[in-house]
Amino acid sequence: MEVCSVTAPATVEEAEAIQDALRSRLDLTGPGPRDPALVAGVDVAYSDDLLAAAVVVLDAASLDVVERVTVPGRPAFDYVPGLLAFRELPSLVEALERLTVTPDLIVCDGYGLAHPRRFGLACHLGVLTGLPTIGVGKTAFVGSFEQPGRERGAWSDLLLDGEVTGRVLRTRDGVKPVFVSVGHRVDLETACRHVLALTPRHRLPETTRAADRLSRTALKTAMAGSP
DNA sequence: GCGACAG
DNA sequence: ATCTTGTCGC
Repeated sequence: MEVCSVTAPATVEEAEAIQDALRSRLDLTGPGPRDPALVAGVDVAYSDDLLAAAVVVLDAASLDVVERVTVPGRPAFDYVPGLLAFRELPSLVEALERLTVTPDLIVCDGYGLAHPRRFGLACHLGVLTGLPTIGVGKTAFVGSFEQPGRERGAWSDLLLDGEVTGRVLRTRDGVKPVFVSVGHRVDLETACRHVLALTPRHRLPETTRAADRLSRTALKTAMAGSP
């Protein structure tokens, strides 16, 4: 599939300016895909100065793997909270370009609209691909919230400056919740429906789990190849 | 001013 | 993210 390339900033100020500029291209119109056929998970694994990006496309109904792509690389930007996209997206975009199918939804590791400048990784990838994206974070980043009820499906608002920017969603009974926020072309309600559909037996979406495993094994391969 | 801070 | 053993529970 076709994907716009990532503009590589040299400084934090430049990176923030890029986010502010791209934010105007965000489509926050819902509801987004109601019944996606293909859902993709993306993730990146690191080791010193090496990394491996991975994309896994699943059949949304069966959760079977349809396609997998990995790309070895080097981090192009240090990790700075709020600028994660500049570290992970260059390689992820390469991986997505090698996909022979086009997913109907991309599930990202991290945040989307729930971000200091309202433009997290999921928003950024959405604008570059033009595809619906959502962000699923494992830990708190920005925003305040109350603990949701203990049962799967329970949720609470993730508030930032008095605005609802996401949801703290319980995907398994009595298990630590995840942080869901919209990326591009999907509304929050629909995003949470998809996250629940992707978590029939684990806390994290099957897309995230599959991409995480793939990126780690690809990293080991990359380390063996260029030591 | 001092911490906190997606992955 | 990554460094790491055993252990409790479905």
